Amino acid sequence: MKTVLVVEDDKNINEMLGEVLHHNNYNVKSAYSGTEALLVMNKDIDLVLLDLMLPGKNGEEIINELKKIKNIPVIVMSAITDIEKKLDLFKLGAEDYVTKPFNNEELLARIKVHLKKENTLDSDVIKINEIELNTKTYTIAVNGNNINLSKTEFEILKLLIQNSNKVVTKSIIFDTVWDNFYSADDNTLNVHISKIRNKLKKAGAKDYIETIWSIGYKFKN
Amino acid sequence: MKTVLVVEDDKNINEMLGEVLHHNNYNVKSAYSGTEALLVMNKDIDLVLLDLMLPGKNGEEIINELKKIKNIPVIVMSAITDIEKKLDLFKLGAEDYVTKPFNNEELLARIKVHLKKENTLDSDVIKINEIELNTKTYTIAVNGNNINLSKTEFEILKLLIQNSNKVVTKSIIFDTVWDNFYSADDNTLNVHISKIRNKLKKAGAKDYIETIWSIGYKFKN
DNA sequence: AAAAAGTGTTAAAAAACTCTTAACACAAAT
DNA sequence: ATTTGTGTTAAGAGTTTTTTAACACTTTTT
Repeated sequence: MKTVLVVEDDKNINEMLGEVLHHNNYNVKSAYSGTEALLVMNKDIDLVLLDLMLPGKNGEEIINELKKIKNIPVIVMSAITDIEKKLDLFKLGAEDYVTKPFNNEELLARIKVHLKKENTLDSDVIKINEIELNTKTYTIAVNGNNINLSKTEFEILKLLIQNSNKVVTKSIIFDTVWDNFYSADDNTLNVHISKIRNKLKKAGAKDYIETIWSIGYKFKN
Repeated sequence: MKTVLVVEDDKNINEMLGEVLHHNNYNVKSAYSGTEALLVMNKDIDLVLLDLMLPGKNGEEIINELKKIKNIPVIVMSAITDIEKKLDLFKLGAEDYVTKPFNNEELLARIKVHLKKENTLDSDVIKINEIELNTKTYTIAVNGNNINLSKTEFEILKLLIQNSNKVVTKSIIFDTVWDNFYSADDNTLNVHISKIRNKLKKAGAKDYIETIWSIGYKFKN
């Protein structure tokens, strides 16, 4: 479950947002000023909702310092429509900007978008086109139909998918999937890759796994 | 360099966007309908700017099918302000939504946000003019287009580029690229250099590799 | 200017690597 | 105790890369 920090000086709005987020399965932390936000900010927080009209420090400073502590998505909420101000915020690293008054559902949708990006590496479910991989349940579905991969096969595919579009060297695969002590043979990896390709193909997935000759493999998306 | 696909039926707007993007160092591809977008869509495209009022298929279908082809960020541009429609688009996987008329700078800022995530992890990049070499992913791009080098070719070029403007002796190349035990023939190196030069030339790069007679080679920048 | 030494390019042979299938040993499940 | 599934190895076919060899060309030396 992801944690959102709501930074908003208006108590009513802050609480309202907190409830909305809570009902949509987020952990919520609240701060009522920029300085408080900086104090509360820690590694557990995954995204910041930042109101601009804060007492004390101005929004620009806050973004700057928040980003220094942890580089996570910041969505700015403000009544300001001045385009120059907006652009400044983007330059400072804001990921999104919603103009007050905004629709809660839209805000939720935008939160989702910006959390999704972070997701790819450590979320439970990784979805790439027709393939959906659940790292918690060790299941893989192609077009919604579950297929069976052995544990080793699963680990290899997971590693490749987590590093989509990048070459994963054979040595990295060995180090990640096998115990460091006993490392398998090159040929062993070939066989596993072959089996993975077969199962994916049989289930109707495209051919994503590319061989990078003498280096490793790449999940091409 | 990233490639943006602009899908917009109004020729003027399409061209205008194309120019704006071009001036901001993006490669641009244009499509004037949803069906055309699906045809043009390929692996080189990194982000889609999608106008909603398209002839033929409606925007929802297009997003759906684009995402099936390749899961890249889609930013919807539309005059529609109906919140339900907006939400539908987010549900279909749109990453962002800008209401027409919009500010070009803001659009650029949003494009940057959504492209950023692809970049973050690929950090080991050496860039020299039009050549970009990524030592992590074992890829080389000339003017943004990937080219294929074999492992040996890659190692040689990497070594030369890492020592730009310095002479790299043949014996250093042999020691670095080949196992120390069995060292290849001079002629072998010639052939590899020749192949590297060819591939770079074909991709449109200048002739950087200089022969230092009887000593070795130099990547001149 | 001629000879010698070194380089560039191409095609073909050789080597290295990969893919697939099958077999076997072993572990887990029935 | 039997069945089912997994991981590894081996072997042959297939693919890609690397090297060799030949010849034309360039630079250096004599």
